[in-house]
Amino acid sequence: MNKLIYIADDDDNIRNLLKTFLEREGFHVTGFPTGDKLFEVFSNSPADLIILDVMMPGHDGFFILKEIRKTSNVPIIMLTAKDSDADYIQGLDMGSDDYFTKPFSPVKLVSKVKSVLKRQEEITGKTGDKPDNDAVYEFADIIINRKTKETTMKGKPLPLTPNEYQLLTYLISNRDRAVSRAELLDKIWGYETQVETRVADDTVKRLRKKISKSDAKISTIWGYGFRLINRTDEDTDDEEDDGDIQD
Amino acid sequence: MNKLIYIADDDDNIRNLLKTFLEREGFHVTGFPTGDKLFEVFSNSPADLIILDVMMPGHDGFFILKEIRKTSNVPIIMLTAKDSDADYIQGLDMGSDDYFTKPFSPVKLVSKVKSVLKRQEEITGKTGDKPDNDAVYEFADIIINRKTKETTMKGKPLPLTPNEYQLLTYLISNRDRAVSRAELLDKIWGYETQVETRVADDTVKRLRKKISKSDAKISTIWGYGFRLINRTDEDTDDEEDDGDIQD
DNA sequence: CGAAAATGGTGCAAATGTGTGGAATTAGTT
DNA sequence: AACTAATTCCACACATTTGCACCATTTTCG
Repeated sequence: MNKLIYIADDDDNIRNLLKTFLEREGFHVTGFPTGDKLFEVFSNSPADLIILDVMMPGHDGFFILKEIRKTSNVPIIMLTAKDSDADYIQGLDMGSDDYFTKPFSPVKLVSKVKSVLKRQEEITGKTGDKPDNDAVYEFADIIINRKTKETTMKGKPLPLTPNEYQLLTYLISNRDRAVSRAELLDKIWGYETQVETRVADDTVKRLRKKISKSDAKISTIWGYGFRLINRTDEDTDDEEDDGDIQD
Repeated sequence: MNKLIYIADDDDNIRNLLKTFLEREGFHVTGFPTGDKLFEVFSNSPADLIILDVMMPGHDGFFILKEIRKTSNVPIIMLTAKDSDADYIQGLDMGSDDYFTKPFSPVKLVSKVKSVLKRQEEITGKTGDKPDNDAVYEFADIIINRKTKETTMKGKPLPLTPNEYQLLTYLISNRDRAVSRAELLDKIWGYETQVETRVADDTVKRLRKKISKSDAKISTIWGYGFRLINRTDEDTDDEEDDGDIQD
């Protein structure tokens, strides 16, 4: 196990201390003076575990935590100097995170790191390498990176607004079936009731425009909803070919 | 509808509250104090829908979710107490899942449960537990994919209007018996009373036209209704009207 | 056979659903 | 507060579906 660990702490001493201890256990460790710096690097090359000091120049540890959590479930260990912070952390603590109050024993931290990683491995080990959500959605010539929220069409960036992004993501993840308007309104807009609204159509409209040059196409199921189809494997109507429908 | 719902939450109050509300709506509800317990039971006797608290003793809700997803497509609703969880959930591939943030309105949850189940039923016509096998209806040379709403006849697409689609689906699923007009009006048009209308005939007429080249045929039961038959194995008693021989 | 009831076919008009452009509103920033 | 982007709303055009009236045809039954 050659796990990669990122540490963000503005105190060089602590950073190096942790680095030393963790490397002694066989981990790969990279340190950052600020959380922002860490986040920047993490966005492009993820680590297996992150250690965040709460108080840092720039955005504090909580902010970085939230940012990271938007796209990743990497285990995070928070370091805090104040009890009040500890209280706060406890209030927001979620399953895979932990925290340490300064001063702390490096040995204990190392063992915590080990146990967290072990647990993580248990979870992801069964499903394969990745958690249940693919980082990358792909359909025809469209690629969506769910971690970076980057979307590309034919290799070129495809700028999507939040709603469009969600819609496209939802359609792709349900590529095998037709999706009703009601469902879209529920899942994306959160409308429980049957409101007479056409926001879904609006977004579909705009999305269609943006992906008009793509092989992916949003087809309309009259009186029901929509479905994502691939132009390339779409049977043109007046063909004699006896395309057996399977699946 | 006597659907079975499993709930895992370590908080007795919430569990019982939900139980009460859901049972009031006619659901069958079984509660579990942990997700592990729920999973254990579910493995042997599946439910139609599952409600999972995220934070529980033992494995947390996410873990259970993943475990269940390895073998089942049952709809799952997650309950979360924290925004950070909500963020995480939104990042997940939420194909058939939903989530609620505590505190939540039981009424809303119930309506969510209903809409999820209804949707599930729309797609598969069965309990959501099974994979997509039952989503395909087949009769003679006609194939209906209930997930994609695609209909084909002899391998070629058969464009149907919503009413025609419903009618044909209903006839196919009741292929073994004759269906009365009143029943059709009730099930498809929602007419409770005996209205003097011939909409059913209209739709049958249009459907007949579209499937005229098919082996499937809608035969009229005089004075009663209709029934779907297969031309190829048409050898039952009621066929003298079709012969060339008279007198 | 012939009349009444039931069913089928045709055409049309009303109802419903969808696509489009742009205006109005809202949300997010500075 | 002002600016911008995003979203929603709106009005209209257009397409499809649906229900119905009207008449033809078939079936039942006396």
